[in-house]
Amino acid sequence: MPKKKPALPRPTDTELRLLNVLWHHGPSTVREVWTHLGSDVGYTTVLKLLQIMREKGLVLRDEQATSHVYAAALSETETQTDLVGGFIDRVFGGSASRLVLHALGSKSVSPKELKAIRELLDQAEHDGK
Amino acid sequence: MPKKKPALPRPTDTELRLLNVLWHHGPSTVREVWTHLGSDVGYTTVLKLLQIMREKGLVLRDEQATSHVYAAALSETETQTDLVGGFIDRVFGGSASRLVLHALGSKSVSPKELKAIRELLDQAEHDGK
DNA sequence: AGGGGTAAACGAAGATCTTCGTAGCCGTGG
DNA sequence: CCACGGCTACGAAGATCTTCGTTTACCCCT
Repeated sequence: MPKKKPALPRPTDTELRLLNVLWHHGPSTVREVWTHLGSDVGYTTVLKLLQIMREKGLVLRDEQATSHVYAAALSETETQTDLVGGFIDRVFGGSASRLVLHALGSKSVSPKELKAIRELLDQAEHDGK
Repeated sequence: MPKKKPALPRPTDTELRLLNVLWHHGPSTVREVWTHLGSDVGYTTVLKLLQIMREKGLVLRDEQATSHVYAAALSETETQTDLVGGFIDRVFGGSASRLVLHALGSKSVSPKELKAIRELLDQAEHDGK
């Protein structure tokens, strides 16, 4: 069985924005992250956030180059799975289906998405379990 | 068209616990909420929390009786819809179907739930949009 | 009237988050 | 060789959250 992970702290909303940059652009320097973020935060703010996120284990950093390169510790998918799990527990008392109900209701879901979801269902059902 | 609401602040995890009590037990006094919460927080902590939540508009209070009675400002369903909407935006870039994918993966979903979800889909498709 | 019990209100402390100014380091161009 | 630009590190401020001790108000019973 898979070794149990130490379990990282849940990223804050702001941290999530930085992680999104790292996921979509790959390992990046502070300046790169800062640039992709638009100009609503200062450079040193981004630096500090990344330093703290590193202490928390949310990101890793390569110090080879003069400008350190940061990378997300967990993939976007892994993080999403973690977040969804906690969210279901906190907000829906553990019921995934109730979450889906609201997911379908809160945002208008395109027919295309409906189709995709339906396929997921077929898939899930087929896997048994 | 429906009047736009002022939009309440997103409740914190702790506030969500209190709201859950109010939703499941109906309007309650501080003592009642405190009791249902188990003994991991002090009475005055619960009181303070409810006072602040009131300032935020998350709960309403009836001051008729000596012991004030607090009630959730929004129903559980309304709150869940709000939270899911924001969650989809923050974590899944607005894609509801990606949320559903993870919802089906993060927790094991019973066949019963799968069936329920499928019905929701039919429903959603029927409503068009 | 006095005393006990329960409730709300207040205030403050400690934790975490987000923000950024400032200082120190280092390589490069002039 | 030294100033400059870009980088990391540090520290601190202000906001919000969570916690509770203490105080104040009210009511009822004797």
